[in-house]
Amino acid sequence: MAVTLKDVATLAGVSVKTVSNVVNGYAFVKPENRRRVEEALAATGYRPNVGARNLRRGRTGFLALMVPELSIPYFGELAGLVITAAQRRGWSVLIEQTQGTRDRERATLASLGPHLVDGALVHPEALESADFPDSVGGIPLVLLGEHAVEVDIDHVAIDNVLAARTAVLHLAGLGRRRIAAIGANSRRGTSELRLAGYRTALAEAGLSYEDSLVAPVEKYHRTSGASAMKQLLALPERPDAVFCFNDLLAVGALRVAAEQGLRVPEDIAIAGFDNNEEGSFSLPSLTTISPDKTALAEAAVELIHRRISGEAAAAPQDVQTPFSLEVRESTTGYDRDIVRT
Amino acid sequence: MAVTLKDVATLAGVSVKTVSNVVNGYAFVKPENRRRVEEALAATGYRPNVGARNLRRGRTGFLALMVPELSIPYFGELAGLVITAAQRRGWSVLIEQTQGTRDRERATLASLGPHLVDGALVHPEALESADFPDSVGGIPLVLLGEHAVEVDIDHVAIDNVLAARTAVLHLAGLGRRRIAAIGANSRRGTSELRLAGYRTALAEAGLSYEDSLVAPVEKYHRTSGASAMKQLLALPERPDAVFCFNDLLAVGALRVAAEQGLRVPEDIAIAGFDNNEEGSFSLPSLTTISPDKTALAEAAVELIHRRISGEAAAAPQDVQTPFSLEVRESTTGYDRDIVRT
DNA sequence: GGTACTTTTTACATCGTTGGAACAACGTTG
DNA sequence: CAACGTTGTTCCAACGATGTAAAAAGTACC
Repeated sequence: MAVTLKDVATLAGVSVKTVSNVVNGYAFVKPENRRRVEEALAATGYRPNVGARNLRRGRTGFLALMVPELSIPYFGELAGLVITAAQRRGWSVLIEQTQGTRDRERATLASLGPHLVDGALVHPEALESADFPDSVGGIPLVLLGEHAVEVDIDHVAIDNVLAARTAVLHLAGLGRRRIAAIGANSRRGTSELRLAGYRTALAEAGLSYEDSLVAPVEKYHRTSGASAMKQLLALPERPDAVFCFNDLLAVGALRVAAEQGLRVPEDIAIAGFDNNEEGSFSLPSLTTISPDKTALAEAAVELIHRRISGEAAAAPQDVQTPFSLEVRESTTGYDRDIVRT
Repeated sequence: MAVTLKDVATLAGVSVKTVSNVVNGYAFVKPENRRRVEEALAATGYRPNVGARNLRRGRTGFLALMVPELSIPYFGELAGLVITAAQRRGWSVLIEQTQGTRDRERATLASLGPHLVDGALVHPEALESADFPDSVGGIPLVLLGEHAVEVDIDHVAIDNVLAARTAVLHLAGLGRRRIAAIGANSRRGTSELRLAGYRTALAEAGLSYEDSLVAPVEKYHRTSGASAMKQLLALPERPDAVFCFNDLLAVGALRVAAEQGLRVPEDIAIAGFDNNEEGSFSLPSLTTISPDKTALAEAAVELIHRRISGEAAAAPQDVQTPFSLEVRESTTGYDRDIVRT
């Protein structure tokens, strides 16, 4: 069925290796033979057997990307960008979903052998430092998206503390005094960093920290945001602003605010994190931290590329990609006169 | 670095083939040897080289999934489900993004060789029948999500005509008389089918079809929905309902309705298609057609599995997966009293 | 002990590709 | 024209696994 080098060689009347040389752009091939081989290649429609080639070369040509779930917009988008970035460098990407559970994250890490992929981009959610074996099957790793895991591994992320601080200072700058947070989570990682940024900002703005204003969530999903918001709105003294640790939580919060007849941002301002496109169409549109996801994907692929080809420095890199604050209606109100009667 | 069968064999003091036999569950291995091999396997942490195994077996172990973009919620979710379904059957999934352009779809199809993947799940957007080569590199294909491409290939989808008809009849049943549609598109495929369902429903409801009420779009994105909605609202006689060919379009439409001070659904009802989670949190929440995506992913993977293992019937299958109408606030109004002042 | 049979293990070839070395052809040069 | 370097081609082994077939070991029976 499939055409092999041998078939092409027979057709062109040369040896297999000569065909291989042509395919791989080796310089010293007689023009006459090159022409014959190229004709035979075209005639047969030859395509190299990637598996065999990689077996011989000792590479697999695959990168793994470990994320919680593709159905979360942030990860869907990120995965798309990673695939594109990897493709440009000749890699294919295998996506592993962990549902954000520690067990599955650990199992996935363990399953990544040097045979399956050349390297892995890992976006952990619940993993702890201890879960990282000395080296995961001997393949290079790059961590994405947080830094609370204290391991000597390459890492790419935005400055989560600074970003959270920026968002909260924005709320404080608008005169909000009871600023709540949604997204605390007992697991290490993102949550901790954003919480730290939140606290720093409160302190800088001269506001005091209150435990009751920090609503914990199980997952970073819309429903969790909704439950957390209900909890906050039930407080004796209601918050006048909420910083949500991602946009999905914020969307849940927006919905609950509306259900309870609160005006956003007049009664309560809401800010998110991630800049999902969803947030620029919500009512009101969502003020959010916008990480440069393209830069993130690029940096991650570039980093693992360098590791794999052995060019990388010995010391683990720590790359920070840029972010910006996207100010929209959920904190500063409507530009035009949107009638809401 | 990597442990091979040979290493294990040396350690256990048996031949390579015996280790292979143990690994593959061959029955006739002396208990004593089996034990020794298993110990050696555990001690070395052996993991088979998938590439080598597949080279020998003539399989690659990979499926391709071709979609427009992962950043579109529907495809992110679908990809996640396909990956899960494929994993259960021992396949890994390679995702190819085409941005929905015919050129890239064609190029991607052409690049799928039997060496790279065992089969492909293809969700075309712009492809036409003529673009399908007799057989794509000799590997089985399964088409996802539409049926306008008239090719003799396995196919899984919901009944798009019926689904669209259901949604529009729902709107008509609420007494709406000027029902518009957003999502017409010169390319074949989904658009045509949903448009057909729309027209059928209008006829059944005794409403006449008007060209001006059908707004074309470039892409099925939120911004396109917004532009189309602006166009519809600028008509001399405004529609009192809009059926959007997917939820993203509907979200764009919702936003524009609000910007122009229209109440949904009182002034204009809006329905979507896909049941993205986003739509159950929007304000108002979105009435939509909910395809059973899990069933779709399962059916597709099952179908290609059967094709690849040669069990499938000669004739191309045509599998219809179920859908339902999810009625929410954007057509029937708010349950509770959401204050919108 | 020999024969026939079954169970267990091994050697070898093979999948499609490429690296390396050997080899062949060629033109240059002394 | 012999020796040489350059260019071009081929042969062989190897990547890691498994199918095939043959060899080896074990068992049963006469």
